[in-house]
Amino acid sequence: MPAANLPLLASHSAAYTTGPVAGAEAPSFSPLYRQIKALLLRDLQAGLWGPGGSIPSEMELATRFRVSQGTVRKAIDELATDNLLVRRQGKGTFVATHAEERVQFRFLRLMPDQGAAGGAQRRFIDCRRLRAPADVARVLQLKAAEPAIQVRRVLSFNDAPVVLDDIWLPGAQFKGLTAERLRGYGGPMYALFEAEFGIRMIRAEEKIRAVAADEAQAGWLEVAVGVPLLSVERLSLSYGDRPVELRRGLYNTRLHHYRNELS
Amino acid sequence: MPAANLPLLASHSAAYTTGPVAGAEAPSFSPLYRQIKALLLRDLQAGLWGPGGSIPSEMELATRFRVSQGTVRKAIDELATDNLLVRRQGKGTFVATHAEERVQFRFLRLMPDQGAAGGAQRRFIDCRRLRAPADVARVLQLKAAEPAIQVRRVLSFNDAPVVLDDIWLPGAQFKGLTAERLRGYGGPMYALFEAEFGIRMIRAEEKIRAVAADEAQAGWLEVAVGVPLLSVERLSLSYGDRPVELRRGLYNTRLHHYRNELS
DNA sequence: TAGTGGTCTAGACCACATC
DNA sequence: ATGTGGTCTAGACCACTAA
Repeated sequence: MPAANLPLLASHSAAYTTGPVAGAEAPSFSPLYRQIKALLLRDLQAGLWGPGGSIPSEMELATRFRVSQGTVRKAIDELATDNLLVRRQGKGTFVATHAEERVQFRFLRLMPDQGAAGGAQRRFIDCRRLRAPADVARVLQLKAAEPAIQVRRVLSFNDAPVVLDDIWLPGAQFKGLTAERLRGYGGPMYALFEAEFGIRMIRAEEKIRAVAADEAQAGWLEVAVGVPLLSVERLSLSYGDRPVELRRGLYNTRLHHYRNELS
Repeated sequence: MPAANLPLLASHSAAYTTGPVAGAEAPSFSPLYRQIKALLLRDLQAGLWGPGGSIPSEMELATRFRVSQGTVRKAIDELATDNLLVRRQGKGTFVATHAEERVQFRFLRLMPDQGAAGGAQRRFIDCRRLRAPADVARVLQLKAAEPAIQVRRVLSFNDAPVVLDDIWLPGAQFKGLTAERLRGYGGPMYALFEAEFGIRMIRAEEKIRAVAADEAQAGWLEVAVGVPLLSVERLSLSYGDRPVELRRGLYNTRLHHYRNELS
């Protein structure tokens, strides 16, 4: 049961908090399309339509919310800009998914210095359930005794190891994740998380540094100890900025680079 | 004389290239608002309104182009999304500028690990006019004998050097740029370029790697030789993707990190 | 009070996909 | 032929700014 014919705001002009109200006065005014966006977001977060599923047509939503098509349209426009929905002319509007080619380039920024970006070979080192170190627990907002899952893997290009990933996940939300399931899945990890655990990454923050390879790292990446590596610490967030993954990657940038676009 | 009452396309429906045309069929269809966007872009590029200046009101543009306000609005919306225009309710629409606080954070991604981002102290090492190395000339698309300008500088935070920049500019477009003018200018470099040379950076591509400090670099950044540094190679582009700056930065990431947001 | 951008509507028509 | 998203219009009214 979706968020149908709810009151929204009794009359449209009631949406306007005319003048400063005593106390809270943060967004002094919330246009209709933003309220509708929030309603859609709620249903989206609740998994009402599933990854890749289609949401109701603009006309149907307009009828349901008792607004014009243009207003619904503007709400959907923003959700599409936020990469939560994907519009397809003639077909409908769909819940965005990490299985699409397009999305993968958004999250995998490593590019070969020469040639096109080819697919990586994944090799999982281990997948363990354990108590997270304090810093990881804090960032992932783990409850006191909540276990974490640690996944370690190596990504190779042309049989040369380039990325060493150390991934931490909140155990409560990834019950039953094993190295076998990771190995058995062909596509990107985020697509698996989405399909198997109903958890969708919608944005991430990365902190990048240059570090020297220690002995263990050097071994996995087949470089000498002390070689400069790119350290990429990524915190992935789901709906409502809920943290769901901490990923610490070490990139060998001898033949690759991290590509970023400023605009 | 702006791009006034031009034909656009004789009738509106003429905008629709109905059916595949023999030969070129790239964007088989160009909506009105995109054509208007292109016209505004042309005037913007020509410097018709100057950095920070205000463009005509939506109503005036609608009259001029003989379309409805909504259509002009959509064109401006996209230009605002592209960070070329800034809308200010009640005041007008303005040409975006690098002097704004907001914009600076888009291009300066270095953040202290702890505390808020403070202002940097700039120290210019030199500013020379010389023949660019082949790789620089190629990337900047310099004409055969066109000279380049090399600017080197150090950015410090709390009196500790953190960034060593090696900046290359096409000499033909930056006549009269000297170390003195750079030193004498308080704000960000891009704001100076905009105000003094009429050159506006609108986007940039960065390639990031981890490298070891050589002797000279170590000296400027006050670190030991061999310390891992973040190498950030930025190519800045102006209108029409014309390259106008190649910046090679080395960041000491002991107390700072490069922050990136994936969304 | 006037002018600007911001929201919302109702309706028309086009492009695209599917049946 | 139908239904979907995409474009465009004309007009109304609201919020914000500045004179």
